[in-house]
Amino acid sequence: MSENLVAVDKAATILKLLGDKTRLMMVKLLENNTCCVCEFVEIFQTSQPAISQHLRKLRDIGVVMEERKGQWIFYSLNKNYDHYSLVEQILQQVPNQEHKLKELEENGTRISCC
Amino acid sequence: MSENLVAVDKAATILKLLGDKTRLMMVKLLENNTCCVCEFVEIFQTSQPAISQHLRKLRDIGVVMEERKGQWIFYSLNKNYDHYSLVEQILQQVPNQEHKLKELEENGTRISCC
DNA sequence: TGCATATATAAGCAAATCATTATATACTAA
DNA sequence: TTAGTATATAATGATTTGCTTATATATGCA
Repeated sequence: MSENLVAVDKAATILKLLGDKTRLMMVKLLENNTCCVCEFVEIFQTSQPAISQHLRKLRDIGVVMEERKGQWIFYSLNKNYDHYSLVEQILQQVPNQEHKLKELEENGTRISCC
Repeated sequence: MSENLVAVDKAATILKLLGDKTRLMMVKLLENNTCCVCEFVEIFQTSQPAISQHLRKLRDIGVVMEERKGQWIFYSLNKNYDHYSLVEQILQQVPNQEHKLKELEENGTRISCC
């Protein structure tokens, strides 16, 4: 079947991580976009530390990457992630969240530097 | 893309449920087999209530089904589950656990009634 | 240099999770 | 009916999780 079989432990860890609504939406948004922390704060209407903590978890296992640009740190999906295919398959079954970014643009709170 | 898009909340719930090593292995085993509670107890070397509680969670959201046969209750994957395709995609990326059943057979602890 | 902004980290707490032990229920067989 | 086996449920406790508030760090700009 697939050549990229993920050990059960590893798979369970990834699924648990994605098994949180906020993180799942984050990752779905990052599938087609690069977002900074403050955008997530705006989208999820939660505190900045809460967002940072979610991102750290995603970063720790390697699903997302960060890149600093000036004051901002932009996050993106790490498509070279060992188990990216698992993430990809899952995301294919989750509805697009682009409207969340649309709302930011209408607010004028979308960061579009660089 | 897929017609079976799962609402984000629902998807997160499913992923969280599968984000546990024991449950993920259970579901993987049930992909191609029907197993009873006592087999899982043997396989996972844990208490019977612990197994029952995992199975209840899986049953509550509809991923697995139960069927009583005499004293035993056999569990199987519910392939008519609303969001079976998500489960299926995930399982495709998880290695087969058939060796666990092989061990039971060698032990003589595999239930093969009916 | 000093202040503002963006982000990360630390500490603390409430809620959720997962195991355990004890008990109840359902079925089988004597 | 009684004893034994398989399973479910309840109650409890330790651990984990995800938030909050407070603070630290990094950058940009006056």
